[in-house]
Amino acid sequence: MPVSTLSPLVRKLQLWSALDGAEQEAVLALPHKVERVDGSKYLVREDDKPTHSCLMLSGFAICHKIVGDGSRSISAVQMKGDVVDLQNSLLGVADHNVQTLTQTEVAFIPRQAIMDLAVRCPKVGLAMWYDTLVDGSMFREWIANISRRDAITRLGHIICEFGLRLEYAGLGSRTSYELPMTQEQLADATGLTAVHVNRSLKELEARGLITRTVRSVGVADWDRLEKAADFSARYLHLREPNNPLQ
Amino acid sequence: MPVSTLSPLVRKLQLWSALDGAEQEAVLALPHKVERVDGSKYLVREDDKPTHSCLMLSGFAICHKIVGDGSRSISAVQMKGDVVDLQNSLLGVADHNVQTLTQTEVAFIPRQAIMDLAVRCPKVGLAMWYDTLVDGSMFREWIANISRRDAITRLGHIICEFGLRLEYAGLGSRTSYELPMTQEQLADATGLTAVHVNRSLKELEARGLITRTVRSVGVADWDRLEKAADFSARYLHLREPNNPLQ
DNA sequence: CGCCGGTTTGAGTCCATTCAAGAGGAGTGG
DNA sequence: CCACTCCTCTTGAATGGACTCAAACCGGCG
Repeated sequence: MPVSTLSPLVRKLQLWSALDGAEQEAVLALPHKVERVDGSKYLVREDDKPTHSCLMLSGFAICHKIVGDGSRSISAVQMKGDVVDLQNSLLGVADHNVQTLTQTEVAFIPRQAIMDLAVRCPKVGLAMWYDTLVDGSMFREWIANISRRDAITRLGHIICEFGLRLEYAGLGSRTSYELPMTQEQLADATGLTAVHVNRSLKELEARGLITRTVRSVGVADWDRLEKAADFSARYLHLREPNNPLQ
Repeated sequence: MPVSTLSPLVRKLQLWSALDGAEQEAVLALPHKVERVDGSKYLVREDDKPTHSCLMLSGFAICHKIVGDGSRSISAVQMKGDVVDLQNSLLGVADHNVQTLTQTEVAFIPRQAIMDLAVRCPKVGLAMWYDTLVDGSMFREWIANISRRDAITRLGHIICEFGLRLEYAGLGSRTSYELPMTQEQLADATGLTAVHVNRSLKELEARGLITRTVRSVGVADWDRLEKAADFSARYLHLREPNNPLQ
C-alpha cells in the first residue's frame, strides 16, 4: 500500500487551509485500510454505530434514507476524493445509509484517529470542517432543487452538477461523461419516479439540451443547459488547487 | 452587555466536547456585538461576502434560496442557540439568504475570530464542526421529507421537529407551542403551496392529530402524531447537557 | 372605517404518478 | 448457441395529488 493512498484527502484539505509539511504528513499517516467493495453493497446502515469513515478512492456511492412507506430518498452522490460517513461516524449513530453504486475502492479510517488529528492539528480540523460546510451547501441546493423546480429543470440541474464534479475529480468532461446511475436512482435523487425521469430525459434530449447513450451524457451547449436547468456552480464551492482560503 | 451573552453557545458546544475552564472562557471572550433586528429583515443575502456569523439569542430566522422562477425554498429554521451563517461566512460567498421571521436578538461574531478560536482551541473547533454535522443531518431529513412523503405526513413531520426543538431550546412544550411561521412559509419549507398547506393542516386537525389556534399548535397524542408523520428524532442528534461525546 | 396580510374555501386544471406491458441487453446455464 | 432470467429502459393510458386562479373571510392596525 503506497504511502500516498491518502493524498486525495490532502489535496482536498489543502483547498481550505494551507497545511505545512508536518500537517500533510500527519494526514498521510492516518491509519487506514484500503478495501475493494462490490457495487450495491452497504458501507453503513442507518442505526449502525460506525467506527470508521471512508475516503473514496474510486467508484461511486450514495447516501440515502428509506422513509415510512418504503420509498427511498438519495441525499448525496459521492465520488473519488469525497469523504463519506464523517456525518455518521462522528455523530455516533448513523442517520442514513451509505451504499456503493459501482465497484469502489475505499480507505477506511478510524473515527478516533480523525478526531485526534483534528485536535492535534487544528488547521487540518478546520479544513475538514470546511469540507462539511460545503456538504451542507450542496444539501441546501438539493432541497431547493427538489422542492421548487419542475422535473425537467430538476434533472438538468443534477446533470450539470455531476458534470462539474466529475470534471473536477478528473473523471470526465462536463460536456461528456459516464453517469453511473440508473433512472430509478436518478428518480430517488430528484424526488421523482423512474417513469417520469425517463420521459423528462427524453424531453431534455428532444429540446437539444443533452444527448444520451446507454449510461453516458453529452452536453452540446453547456451555457444553454445551465440556463435551462437554473444552474449556478456557486453552491459547489469548487476551488482551484494551491489557493487555500487562508 | 453581560459577559454571559455567549453562554448559549458554550452550552451548545459542551454537548459535543468537554471544554475546560480556559476553553469556555475563550468562547465567552469572542468579540461580538448584540443587535436587535426587526422581523423579516435580511441578515445575509445570497452573493454577499459576510464578515460575521451570528448566534441567535431570541426570535426566529430562516435560511432560504430563490430559484429561477422566483419561488422560494426554505432549507432551515433557526432559533435561540443556533449559530446561523457559519455556512455563509466561513466559505466566503453566501450561497443562501438568512432572513428573520420575528424580531430577534442576535450576536454578531467576526468570522476571523471564529476561525482563530478554532485553531487556538481545537476542541472548540471540533465542537463547532460537530454542530455543522448535525445541520447536515437535518438537511438530509428535510430532503427525504420533501421528496418522498405526502403533504400530510410532511407537515406532521415538520410539526414534530419544531415541537422537539422548541422544547429543547426551552421555548415551549412539544405538545403545545407557538409556531412563528405563516402557512406560506410552511409551504416553502415543505415544497408545497400555501393553499395546500392550509388544506393539509385542516386534515391533520380533522384526524385528531393536532389542534390549532391562530399560530399555535397543540398535539394531543404525541406518539400517534409521530407515527402518522413518520417521525423519529434520531436525525436531530439532541443530546442531554453535561454529557459530552468525549 | 378601510386597508392589509394572512387564512379559508371552491372549482377546474395539470404535472407527475400508477399500473401495465413490451423491448433491449447482459449474464447464466443447459 | 439458444433459452431463460433479471434488470433497466421505454411507452401508453388512466388516475390523482397538488397546483392555479379566484374570491371571500378575518383580525389587527393606522
